Amino acid sequence: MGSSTAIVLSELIQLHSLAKTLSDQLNQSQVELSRTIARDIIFAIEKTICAAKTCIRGEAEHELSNGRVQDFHKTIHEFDCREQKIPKKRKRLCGWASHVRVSTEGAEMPHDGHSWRKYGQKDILGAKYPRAYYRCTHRKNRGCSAMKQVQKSTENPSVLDITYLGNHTCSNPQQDYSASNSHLLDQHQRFLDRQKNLMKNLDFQSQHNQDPKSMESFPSSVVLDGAKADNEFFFSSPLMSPASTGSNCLSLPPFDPELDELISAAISEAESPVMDFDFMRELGMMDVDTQFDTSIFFA
DNA sequence: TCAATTTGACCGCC
DNA sequence: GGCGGTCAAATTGA
Repeated sequence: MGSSTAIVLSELIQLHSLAKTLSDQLNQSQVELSRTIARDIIFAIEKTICAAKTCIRGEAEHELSNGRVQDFHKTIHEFDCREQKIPKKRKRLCGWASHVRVSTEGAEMPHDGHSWRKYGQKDILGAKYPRAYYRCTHRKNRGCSAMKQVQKSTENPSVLDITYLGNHTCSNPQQDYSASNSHLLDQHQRFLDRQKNLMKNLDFQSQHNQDPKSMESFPSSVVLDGAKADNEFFFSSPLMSPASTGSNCLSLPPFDPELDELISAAISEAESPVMDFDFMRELGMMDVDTQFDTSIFFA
C-alpha cells in the first residue's frame, strides 16, 4: 500500500477519536451548535475513513505479491473491532459479506430488490430474537449463491440486522438499475448534490457562529437529537458508536418541494418501495455495516 | 398442485 | 460438548 494512504488513515482514526471525545464532553444545553458541528466532523471523518479503507484494501490486493498485506488487514481489522466491538471470535464467512442494519418501522421486512427463500431459523444464544436464514430463490435454476441472515435487534425490535453473504449471480432484473433506470441514477446524483449543499450551509453557519434564533430561519438543518423525523435519511458507518448515531441523520426539510419531488419520484418509479442495497453499495452510499432507515418508504 | 415456510435433526467448527 | 449453519420432511397457502 502507499504510505501516504496509511498516514491518512492513521490521522483520520486519531481525528475521529478526538472529535468523538469533544462531542461527548460538550454540554448539550449550552453549545448545541458546537455539538452539531462536532457530530458533523465525526460523520465526515468516518466517511473518509471508509473511503480510505476501500483504497487500502484495493492497494493491498494489488500488492499481494509483495507480502505486505497482512499488516494492513490486521490494522483495519483491529480498528473495525475496536469501533464496532465485534468479538474477534467470529465464524468464517464465505467470500463477500456485508452487514446492514435496517429500521423496519411497521414493515415486516423491507424489500431489497431480490427474491429470497427462507431455509432455516435458529435461536441464537444471547439474542432475544431468532436468526432467519435466506437463500436466493434462483439458487437452483441459476446457481445463485447469494444468502442473507436476518435477525431482529435485541435492543430495538424494529431494527433488523441483515448480513448478506455472497454475490448475486442471478442478474435479478429488479436490480438492473444501471441499464433500465439510468434516470434514477441521475436523480440520485442530484440528491447527493443537494446533500453537499446542506453540508456547505452548515459550514457557513459554524463559520459565522449563528445563534439559535437565526438557526430557526435556516431551511436546512441537521437533526440534533435521536428523535427521528418522518422524512429522514439515516446514515451510519461501521465506526459509529450508539451514542453518536443521531449525528448521521440528515433531515430533509418537509418544505423543500424539490427534494420531496426527487424522493417521491424515485420511489414511485421503482414501482414498489424498494431500495436495492447492492445498488446503494455500488453507488458508494453504503459501506459494510451500514444502518439505513427505510421508514420513509413505508410511511 | 406447487412453491414457500416451518421446524426438528443433523453436521462441522471451535 | 456447545453453538451456529444447513438439510429436509412436514405443513401451509395461493
